[in-house]
Amino acid sequence: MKNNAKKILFMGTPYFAEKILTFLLVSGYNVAAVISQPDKLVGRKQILEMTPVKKVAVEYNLIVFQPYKIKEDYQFIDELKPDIILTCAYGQIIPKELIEKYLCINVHASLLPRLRGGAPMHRAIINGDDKTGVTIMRMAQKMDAGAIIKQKEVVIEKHDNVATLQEKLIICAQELLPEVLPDLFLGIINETEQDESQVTFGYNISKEEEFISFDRDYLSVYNHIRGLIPWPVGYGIIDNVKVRFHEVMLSQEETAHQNGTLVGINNGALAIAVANRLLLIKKLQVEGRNIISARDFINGQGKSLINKRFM
RNA sequence: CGCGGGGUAGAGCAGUCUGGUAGCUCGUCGGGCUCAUAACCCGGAGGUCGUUGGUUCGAAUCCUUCCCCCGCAA
Repeated sequence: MKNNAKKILFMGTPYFAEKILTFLLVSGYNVAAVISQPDKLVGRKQILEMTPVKKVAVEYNLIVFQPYKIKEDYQFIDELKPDIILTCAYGQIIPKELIEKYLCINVHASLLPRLRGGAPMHRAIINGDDKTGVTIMRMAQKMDAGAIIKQKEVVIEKHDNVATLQEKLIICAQELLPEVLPDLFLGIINETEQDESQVTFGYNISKEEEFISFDRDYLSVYNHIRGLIPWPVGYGIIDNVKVRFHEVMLSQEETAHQNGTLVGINNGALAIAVANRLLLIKKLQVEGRNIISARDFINGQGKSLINKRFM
């Protein structure tokens, strides 16, 4: 059976979805149209920018729809007559009329029923999980609650951050899709309802959660920081200055300093005391300034902050 | 006209308020020392202080034009 026999309507928005769409296209699947979030004004200059998914769609001359509210504006989909609607981090709730009318399949970056929600990759790392994965599932009305068709695990290494984990999950999803799409095209659906007793959530990261408290156990702080890299990036406050942590490392070295104390430079990194051990920050950013290495920081304004504490 | 911070040697910063010889840490180059080091000592090079115009005897510093970078908010 050929990949292009059935019409796919793809719905997605960010980088992760972009990579899935690209995979479908280079694999020869028949993506009839793409739906993505509306373009947004981004940055200080408020430049109107296409979503990553839209950029690829435009590149391949695909039809793109960007309804502000898919919940109210979805009738046009009937004209497309898709055989399958494939969603991946679209960013809006799919109206139940579509779910009932079409075969709606979702790609989610967690091992459901764990980490339902918008930030499964961040949450997996922040939680300190040692594995996560990709789930391909039937869509249901409740968020990420549909029956599981197939899933695959990905190991989370101690040094992973959201960027490196995301790349693994993209590869994982790209391996998984060809294993399920042919059957779905034939109308064969082996699905298993989620075990509601095992459900956990991975909601989006709030502004408050970007603040890093050093008054916790060592690994919690480490996981929190790396779980926010490379976006949205956690911060601490020392001497009334906001400092964001762009790269973090573990260390075995012990210290008697209070939690949050900027002990000094260690192995070329900024050493901060956490639970009687040193946590190493390799790259950081003072608000209003560029991202710099720990050594540059200490060569400049940072040296006056040694022995002060992140509060 | 969303709010705010910044542009000073290759890097990171201080100096600007209160105008008067261009500084600090690091790197780099040369020399010395050490079993040894991301160590130490001595010496040197490297800046038209983002840009335009102005005020002044004198501007990194005060006023002004424009450019660029960053944080916040969306």
